[in-house]
Amino acid sequence: MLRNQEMLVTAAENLKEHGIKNTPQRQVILAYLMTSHEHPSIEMIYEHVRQSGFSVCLATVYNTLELLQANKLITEVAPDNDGHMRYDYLDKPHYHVICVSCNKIVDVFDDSFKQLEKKAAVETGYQIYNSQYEVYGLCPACQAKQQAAHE
Amino acid sequence: MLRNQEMLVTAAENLKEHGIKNTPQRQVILAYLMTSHEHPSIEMIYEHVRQSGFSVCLATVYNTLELLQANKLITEVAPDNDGHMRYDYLDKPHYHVICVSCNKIVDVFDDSFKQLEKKAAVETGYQIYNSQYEVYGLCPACQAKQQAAHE
DNA sequence: AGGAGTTTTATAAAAATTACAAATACGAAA
DNA sequence: TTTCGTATTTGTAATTTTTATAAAACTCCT
Repeated sequence: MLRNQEMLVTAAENLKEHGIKNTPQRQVILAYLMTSHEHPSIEMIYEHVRQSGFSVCLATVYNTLELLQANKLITEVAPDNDGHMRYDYLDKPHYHVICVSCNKIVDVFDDSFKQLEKKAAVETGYQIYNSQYEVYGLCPACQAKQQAAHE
Repeated sequence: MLRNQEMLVTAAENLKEHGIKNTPQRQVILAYLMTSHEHPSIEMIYEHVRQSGFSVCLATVYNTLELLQANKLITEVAPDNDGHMRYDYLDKPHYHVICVSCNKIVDVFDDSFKQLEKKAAVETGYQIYNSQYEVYGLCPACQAKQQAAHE
């Protein structure tokens, strides 16, 4: 598991650059959001940290996510169809395509939706900070399942 | 309050068209989402119905919102900064500009973000149902407040 | 108006989130 | 290094939000 070690180091550097005190819990949580493209829920993050061999409690997961969000390292994506909010590392501008059946979330690295921010500012007088685009549909696997069911 | 009466009728027709059984609670909730542009939370909807002189319980609000959503009459917008999900009537395509300070939500009737759906389909193989765009920033009132505070 | 089938209500149960104080860990400074 | 002040984590408990349930009330079709 050298990869994991490396990611923990990268995450640690990331935290330091943002002036956030380093702790094992924060490292693991941030590394998880940076590498896995699962867009995990609170519960998934909690489980992941424990399975990585570190102690955590849910309060820490909540606190850490709030902290990382305040520092614009991560963002809420959207609640999945079980009502659980999902989280993502704030990498290059991208949007999310979300399966309404299995909740699989795919990144699309296309920043053209960002251009609408200017228009929004003009229309509303708001001072814009950022924006987010989500697309809902059926992933290929779930399309296939649906096909099979109809036969 | 003739306006309100009219809206209740319009909402009732809207329900009928979708084959949804009519009840006072459903009428008021839908009319509220159709006319107020507050993008209310569960709690706000609950209070509004009561203040309109009808009985409701929270379970009914939850049930009704789920039903209206399933029938694509309304949609979840996004959780506000208190963590409360906001709801909106599904009118013509538009996106939301959300104040991160006071949670005020403004509609912008510009459907250009919808054009990205095609690209998303090609990129991901998903069968797209719909999409949503949210912009976050500071509303004019909160900008002014911030100014005042800095003096 | 009558009656089958829904919906609402009230309440309880479950789940998710937040609060808090004690214990621990971090990292700056010596 | 070791020490020390401060920040963070932990383990509950308390709160809040959401869901489940069964009885009562209501809709709407005839």
